[in-house]
Amino acid sequence: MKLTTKGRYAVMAMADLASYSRDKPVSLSEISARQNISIAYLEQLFLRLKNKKLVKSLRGSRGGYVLDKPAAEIKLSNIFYAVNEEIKTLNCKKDSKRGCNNKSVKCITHDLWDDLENHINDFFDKIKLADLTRKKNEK
Amino acid sequence: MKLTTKGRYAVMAMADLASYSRDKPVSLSEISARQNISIAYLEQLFLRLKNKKLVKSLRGSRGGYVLDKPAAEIKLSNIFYAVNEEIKTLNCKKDSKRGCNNKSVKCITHDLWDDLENHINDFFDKIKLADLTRKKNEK
DNA sequence: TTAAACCTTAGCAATTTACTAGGAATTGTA
DNA sequence: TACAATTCCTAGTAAATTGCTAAGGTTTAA
Repeated sequence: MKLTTKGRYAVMAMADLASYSRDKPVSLSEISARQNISIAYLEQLFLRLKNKKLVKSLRGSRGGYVLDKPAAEIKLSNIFYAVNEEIKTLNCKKDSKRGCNNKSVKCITHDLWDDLENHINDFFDKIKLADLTRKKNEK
Repeated sequence: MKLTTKGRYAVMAMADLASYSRDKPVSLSEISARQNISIAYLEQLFLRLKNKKLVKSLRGSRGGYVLDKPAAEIKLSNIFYAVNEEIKTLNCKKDSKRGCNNKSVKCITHDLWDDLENHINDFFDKIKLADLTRKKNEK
């Protein structure tokens, strides 16, 4: 069970954006340099973040990205969802009451995996982007 | 972020064992039939479960496996650890205070991933094998 | 006009996953 | 004693996923 770079980098990039775009847009090359993520890869992530209205882009020279809403209103779960970092603990359908493993009864541990999924999702729902930068500034 | 079959199947198989080995050892072919997991794959998992002393084997005809300790004393985290289902949220070293992403400073979100990892591990530490079978019998 | 940026799709190498194969060793039972 | 049922063990491998890179387009400030 491991986090993929998509989710990890997306959160890192958004945290970077939240820290550095106080007055001006931040370009991907800046984020790339600070976070050590290739520009091409960042482009892919920001495409999705923009589609989900988490960031706004400013094209052209001196362009870049800014947050599309206050950092306090962006949940980490929003970011994960945007870049398709899915939390999957089951191979059977999440809400199916039956039909796991091609059997007619729900698998023994079905509820367990559901619980775990909720547990992880709760974690990401509770934490806002603002919480990350605040934490950083406190140090 | 998803659970692999190793961890999922290992827990399912152990839950099956806990439910059905009251008086006699349970063979992998029985578990295979009930849980719909191939015998060859179960063999691999039980090799590790045995090495970590979570199950005991009885070889030969009519052989099989039994739990090596009461179901109430087996944590899910023990099972996960046995089959190498690792919870990994970082690519940098867990306890390193510096050095993420080839930089000299800790990455912004390092603590976040640590927290998530602990959050998930706590979940598996709290739940015992006995909790799963109890839940099942209540229904 | 030019350079710096974003935008978009395609593709691909490396790794990981989820198994399967094949055979050896052990032991209850007919 | 033969044999069938079982565990034990090591390799190998097809498919899927991951983590990128490539290439070229569009937009805009200076």
